[in-house]
Amino acid sequence: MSTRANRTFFNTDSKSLARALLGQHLVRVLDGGSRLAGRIVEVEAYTGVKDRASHAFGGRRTPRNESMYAQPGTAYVYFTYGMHWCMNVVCGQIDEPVAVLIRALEPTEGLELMRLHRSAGSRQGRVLRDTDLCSGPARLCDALEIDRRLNGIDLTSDDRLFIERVRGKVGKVRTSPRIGIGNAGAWTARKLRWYLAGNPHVSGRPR
DNA sequence: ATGACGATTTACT
DNA sequence: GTAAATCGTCATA
Repeated sequence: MSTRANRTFFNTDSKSLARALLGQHLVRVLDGGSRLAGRIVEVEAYTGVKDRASHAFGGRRTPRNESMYAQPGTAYVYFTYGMHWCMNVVCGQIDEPVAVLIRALEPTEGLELMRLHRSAGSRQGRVLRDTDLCSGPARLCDALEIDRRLNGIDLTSDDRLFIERVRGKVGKVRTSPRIGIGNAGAWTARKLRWYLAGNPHVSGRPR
């Protein structure tokens, strides 16, 4: 029996939420009712207007990143590199642009649908291994069909996408600098990425 | 109107 | 290891 994360769960700073999200389940319910889910095994915190690596650095506020300024529990889904979607969980307070990027899941439900979604974009007809399904921020969005339609939704009340809290031990957690951050000064090296030690679904592992 | 650039992934040498 | 793929978004004009 699991319970859905409520407003209180999200109403905190991004580092705390990042750590709290590890081990929880991200659930996606498709039109038609299919349920896809995975255990969160890798996250990154984006800490606000002073964070040079954040889309909201310096108070930058545009139509694209508007949902970062919404209430805690909002989904911030953005498009990048001309072909990929990535998903964040917004936290903090209204008008405070802080969020956590979901970087990898250990798939738990709907693996075959995920494989179908992921293979659609891949040309070679190879069957993807379970560890290739959701081991990256854009991969998991592809697998779970998360795109701009879900940008700005409320994760505490929307039936298409939400977080389920799971009890039990998370295991050993490690930290590292965030991935793919260009020259962001001191913010490039800060350890704002958290992942489960040794988990094969974490991104950037050998093939 | 135009140009530069991505919180990435995949394929290929 | 290196590079291509691919286009929405934003800043500049």
